[in-house]
Amino acid sequence: MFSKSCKYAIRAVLYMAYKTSPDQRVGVKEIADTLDVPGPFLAKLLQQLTRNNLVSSVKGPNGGFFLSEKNRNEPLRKVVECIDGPEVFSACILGLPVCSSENPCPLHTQAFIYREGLLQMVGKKTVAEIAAQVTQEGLSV
Amino acid sequence: MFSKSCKYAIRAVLYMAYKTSPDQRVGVKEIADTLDVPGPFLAKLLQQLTRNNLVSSVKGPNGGFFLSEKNRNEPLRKVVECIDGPEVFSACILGLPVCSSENPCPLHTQAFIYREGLLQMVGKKTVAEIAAQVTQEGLSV
DNA sequence: AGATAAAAAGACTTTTATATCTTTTTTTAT
DNA sequence: ATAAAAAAAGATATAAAAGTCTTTTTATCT
Repeated sequence: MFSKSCKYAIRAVLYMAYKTSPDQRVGVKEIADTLDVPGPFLAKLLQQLTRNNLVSSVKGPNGGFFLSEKNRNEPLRKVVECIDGPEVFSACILGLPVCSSENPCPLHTQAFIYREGLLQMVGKKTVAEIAAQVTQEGLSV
Repeated sequence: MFSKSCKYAIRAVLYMAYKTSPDQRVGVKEIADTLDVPGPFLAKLLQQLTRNNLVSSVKGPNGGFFLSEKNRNEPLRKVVECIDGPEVFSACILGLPVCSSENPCPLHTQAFIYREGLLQMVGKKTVAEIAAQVTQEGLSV
């Protein structure tokens, strides 16, 4: 479903959502160590998210990454689409160039239902909301 | 969700399900041309499926690939798992090494619903049943 | 029996995704 | 002002997936 890049990005953003604020920033290394993902690779992803205003950063001593209030209120979907592109939720599960309700592939109906649920969730819930669930329910990232 | 290899394999098997029988065989080239997938690559996949008794073949003149009655009655799931491995339907959507109902990742519930729905379908329906749907309802492969 | 047509097998190439390393820029603290 | 610490940017490396090509085997037909 998601690329490794996307998985790392989602996890990093959720981690930042409950760990950071505009004056509580965190470095790549800490995130990478905590999530057990390759640091330099994660750095690239965070840069990309930063360029797209889904993550904030400040350079220099005591700098680091964090989520602004605006960042926290973005739907998680934006993070996913920033990394894996907007097609992740709509591309045909069999890779057919055209596949829709009108002209479906054999797995279209099931694939659609399944993905629609996911899409609803990440499209409606904000990063902050999902992160709150993580802390409240003790989920793993 | 599925690798390209897996997509090609599913499509090829469904195609064979309504195009072939033990004495109506089809060559790689025809399948590849029809489905618009790379021929030599598809050949490798068909070999793998053949080795795993999900597809049948005969060599030599007038030889080719086909589905035996036994092949037709396998659940499509077997094809998927033969190519992409048994983890496709259960691996954590965020790539966490442990993620289950007891210890879920933030997307676990939604991801579970999606994949479980798909799994039910490809696990219960046979290749022949899905192929029948393709011809009856004029679906695309 | 021999020729041929097809899959099987194996080696190889290309592309894409993942991962690392180095240099530059910017900010902060001294 | 300077030094240092951090992200940004760019270049490079490695691994995995996708795709191709060549040779071998085997079945079929004449």
